[in-house]
Parts: sequence; structure tokens; C-alpha cells
Amino acid sequence: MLITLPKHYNHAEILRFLSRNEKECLHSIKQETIYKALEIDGEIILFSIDLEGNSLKINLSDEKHAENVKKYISAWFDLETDLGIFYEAIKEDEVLQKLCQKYKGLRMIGMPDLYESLVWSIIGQQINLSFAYSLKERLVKNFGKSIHHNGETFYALPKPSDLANLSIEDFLPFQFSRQKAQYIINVSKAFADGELVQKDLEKMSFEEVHAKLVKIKGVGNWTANYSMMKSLKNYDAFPVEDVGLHNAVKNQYGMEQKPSIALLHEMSKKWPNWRGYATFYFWHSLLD
DNA sequence: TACCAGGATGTTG
DNA sequence: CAACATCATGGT
Repeated sequence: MLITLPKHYNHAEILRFLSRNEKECLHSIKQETIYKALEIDGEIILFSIDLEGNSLKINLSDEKHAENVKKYISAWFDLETDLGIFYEAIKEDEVLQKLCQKYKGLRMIGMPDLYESLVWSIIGQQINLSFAYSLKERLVKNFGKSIHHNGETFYALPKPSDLANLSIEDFLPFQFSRQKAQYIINVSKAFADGELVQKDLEKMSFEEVHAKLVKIKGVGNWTANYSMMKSLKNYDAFPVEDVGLHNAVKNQYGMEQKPSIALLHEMSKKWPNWRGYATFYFWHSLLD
């Protein structure tokens, strides 16, 4: 199966982003081939992605899920967005424009599954990324399904129902704080009980979705915006409290101190309608 | 060793 | 409503 690539597409930068942490367990990369396992309808499937000319070549463990996988990859690598519009929108900002030239064709690597982005952002709250990856790895390997291929094991994210009925104590051996464990249980219950349905949220306004998300204990403004930009294609969702964004902005603009929230709101006026995409590009600059 | 980490919530003044 | 405490531990 082939997926034709859009106008601006930079596979090298996408690979660089996907390789940013060795402990990443929800996909893996060997010899520039990307592997990912997904749980669909209770069964686990594995697919791989290779760049081939102006297309992505996809190999599947089970052809009957071809359409699902194609849609997944399109959302994961954000293949539908016209990046030219983004680059045009931010041209008033010379610093960001320079980043856009440097990473031209980098697409926002999303999380097509809203549950994944919520769990991941809760894990990442207030701890360093390295530790966050360790926590995610323990969660996935202990509660997620896995599939073997060529002597390797690939893991899929646990489903909400896998975690919804756990207790806080079940998380403690994996070094989750009680608070973090409770937050993840809260989100899992919201999905398992049908309180959050991604397909429904995709039709709602920013304000409606934001309100529904922050109603869950453990989901604040940062988490809601992070998930909306990574999973709901809300490219203006702005996780303004993000420490990584603060550090990247400080570096890129050569500031003495990290910017305040108020200053970031002011600066982001030069990224109209694309504050989330801008944030993603700033995050990417941390890999340089 | 102290301080920070891709925050959120509850309490206090 | 703003400031502070708490979570809890890895990384530097």
C-alpha cells in the first residue's frame, strides 16, 4: 500500500522527531523503517512505514485493516494540512520563520487517539521527559497488548477499559504518584463510561471541547490544549504553560529569562490561527 | 546538593 | 483572586 505525500513533506525531520527518545515504546525505528502496533477491535496489528520516492510504503500484518491504517498514518503525520498556509501566517515573526525554513516540511506529529494524548500529557505533568518516558513504558508494557515480529515485541497503548478499574495502588509499583495514578484512572473512566467520545468531540467547538476536558480532575489548561492540538487537529490550541515551549522560546529569541505567560500570549499574536503548530516547531528546536 | 522537570489541585491569606 | 503547598522522583 502506498500513500502519496503532500507538497511540503520532510521525512528526515519527522524521523528525527520520532527518534527523540530511546525509551519510546509506542513505535520503533530500525534502519529508517518505522514500526507501530495498534489495537483495533480488540486485536493487535503491526504496520511499517518506509519512504519510497514521493510516497510512504506501508506494510501491514493484516490487510483487512488497510483503510484504518491509512487513516491513522494520515492523522499521525498530519498529511492533510497545507503547510504553505502556516508558513504564510507566521511570516511576521522572523525567528519562527527561520525555524520554518530550517525544518521545512516538518509536520505536526500527532496522536490520532485522543486517549493516548491525554494519558501521555498527564504522565508528563511536572516531571522531566526522560522520567515520563519511563513511566509510559511501564504502563504500556504492563497493561497493553503486544505483537511479535522477527524476534521483536511491539506494544500498543492500553485501552481505557484496561485501566479504568485499576486502583491507585496498582500504579505505585511503577513509580506513579498517587495523584498521577488517580488522574489517569479518571480519564480512563471518562472514555470507558462514554463520557468522552472522540468522534463527538471532533464536531464540537474549541470552547465546548476544552470545557469537557478540563472538567476531568487532572486535566488542566495545558493538558487540554496539548491534547486538542495533538489529537483533534486544533492547530491554534496553545499549551502556553508548557516548560518546553518556554525554554525553546528563550533560546530562539536569545532571551535572558524564560518568557512569562503574558509575554507568550503577546508574542503568539504573530502566529494567528497556528499557535499549536508554532509550538510544535519550537519544541522541535529543542532537538537541535 | 539543590533545583528543575512538556502541571493540576487544594488551601491559605 | 493571588500566592503557596503538595505531589514524588528522576535528571543534572
